[in-house]
Amino acid sequence: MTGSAAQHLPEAVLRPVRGHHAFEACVEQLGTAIRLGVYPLGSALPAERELAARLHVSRATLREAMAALRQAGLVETTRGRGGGTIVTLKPRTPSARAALRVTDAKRQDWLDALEFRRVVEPGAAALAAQLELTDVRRERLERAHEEVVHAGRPAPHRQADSRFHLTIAALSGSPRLIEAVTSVQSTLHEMLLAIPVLDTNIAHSDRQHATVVRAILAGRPDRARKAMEHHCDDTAALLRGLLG
Amino acid sequence: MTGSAAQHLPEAVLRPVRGHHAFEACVEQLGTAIRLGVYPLGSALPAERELAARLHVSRATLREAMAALRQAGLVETTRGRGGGTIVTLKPRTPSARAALRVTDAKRQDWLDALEFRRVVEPGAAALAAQLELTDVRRERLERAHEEVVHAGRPAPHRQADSRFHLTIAALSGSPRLIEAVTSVQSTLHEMLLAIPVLDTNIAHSDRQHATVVRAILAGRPDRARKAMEHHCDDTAALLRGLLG
DNA sequence: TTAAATTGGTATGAACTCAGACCATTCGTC
DNA sequence: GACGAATGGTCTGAGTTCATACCAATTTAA
Repeated sequence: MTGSAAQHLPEAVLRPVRGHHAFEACVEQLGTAIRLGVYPLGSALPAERELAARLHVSRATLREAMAALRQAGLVETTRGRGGGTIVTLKPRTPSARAALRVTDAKRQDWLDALEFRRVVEPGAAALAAQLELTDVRRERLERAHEEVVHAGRPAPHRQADSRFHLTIAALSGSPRLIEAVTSVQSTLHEMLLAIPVLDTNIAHSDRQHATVVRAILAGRPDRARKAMEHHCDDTAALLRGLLG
Repeated sequence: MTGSAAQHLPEAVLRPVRGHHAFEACVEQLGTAIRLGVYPLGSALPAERELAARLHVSRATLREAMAALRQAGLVETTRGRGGGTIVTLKPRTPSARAALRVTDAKRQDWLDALEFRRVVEPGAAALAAQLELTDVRRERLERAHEEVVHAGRPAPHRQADSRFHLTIAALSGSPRLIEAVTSVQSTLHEMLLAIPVLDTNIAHSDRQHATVVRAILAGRPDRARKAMEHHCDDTAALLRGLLG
């Protein structure tokens, strides 16, 4: 052991090399995409061969994952030309009293997700605001925002909210940031399904979304970041309060 | 396809499910930890059984990875009680003219790492500054900083710099942030080995480190973040200039 | 000197994953 | 109606990974 060895670092740096088997990871990722509304109710997933290529797994493994999703009722599959797999999962309506059964480890992970979110989502907003956005991209942002505003019932609103945040991450153009926000939104989604939704919270959230959109479209990175920070802080305060 | 389907999101969200082959992932992670100086020259890695448990792989798989590291000259292994695996890799001295052979995909990944770094490392510094640090943790930070200042030659300095940034991430206490910074530092390390080092750059970098440390120890999150942002910006400007 | 403990080294069979080929079903087009 | 194209469904053999033993070498302590 040399003098420069830092005893505390190895423990912090080394982490499980991967959570599980490949097909479980596929279920996880596709399930997340469906629950977050990346693939909304009734939309079609890509063909198996294409999905397998995109996820870098064999078609056999992907099909195991599809079978699991099918059995869990998230998708349905039909054969033949024009067939394929479509989403049948109706977005869940947020409801309370699930928040009590969480283990301590999960609670820790949830709190960590809130910290991480407060770093990466404002960063993504700032990056998006800093870029010269094409008209197509500006429209994507406006459309995603409008979908949140016009989503009436809680369940579709929840999905539209996820899509809104993912859209901003996608606008940033950074693959690592997109992955980080996707991961965070997945955990956040889980948390938000476990608490009751209040109309005042939603209205407040929508106003903050509008501020973020204005700042991004105006090309004001600092303002976009601050606005997103406030949004994350307020959501986090709500969740921390209800989860302990 | 419902009206709310966002066509651009799936492409951005779906990503390869993992770098296949668990043993390659182990090689990657252990190799990174060794190169970054988390395990410095001469230090001992944990016993195989413990490492396997920590990385969530079987001992057989971990041993395949160890064999690869041994063959690559990074470590040496001895048997029996008191034996184990020690690091034998001398830190590489940064040198130019490797920067030309990078593929376009790798260049893109490198640029993305710089963007991502500019988000997560300032975030980690702010988080660390915001916490009530114990004396032990304050000392870890000061020690990591001193090791950078006192590291004379380029190669040890490079490792000490990595350890410094990883120490700040570890202080933040957020596992996701630690993972993000580790990943970013790994890519950054690769980049910095491909460019020539200038004494003025090092002196400038050291001054910025000192500013970050002061802000964290003073408990000033905004100041710590700004200082780290400047540091990331300056390093990024240097690297972008030399890499195109 | 001997025994216990700790470490790396080896072996085995089950489960998972892969790549590639081929089969079955359905739709569009000729 | 016949054919081609696109889709999901099935099969197979090789390679990987796993969990769980057990073996071998070395140090420490009784």
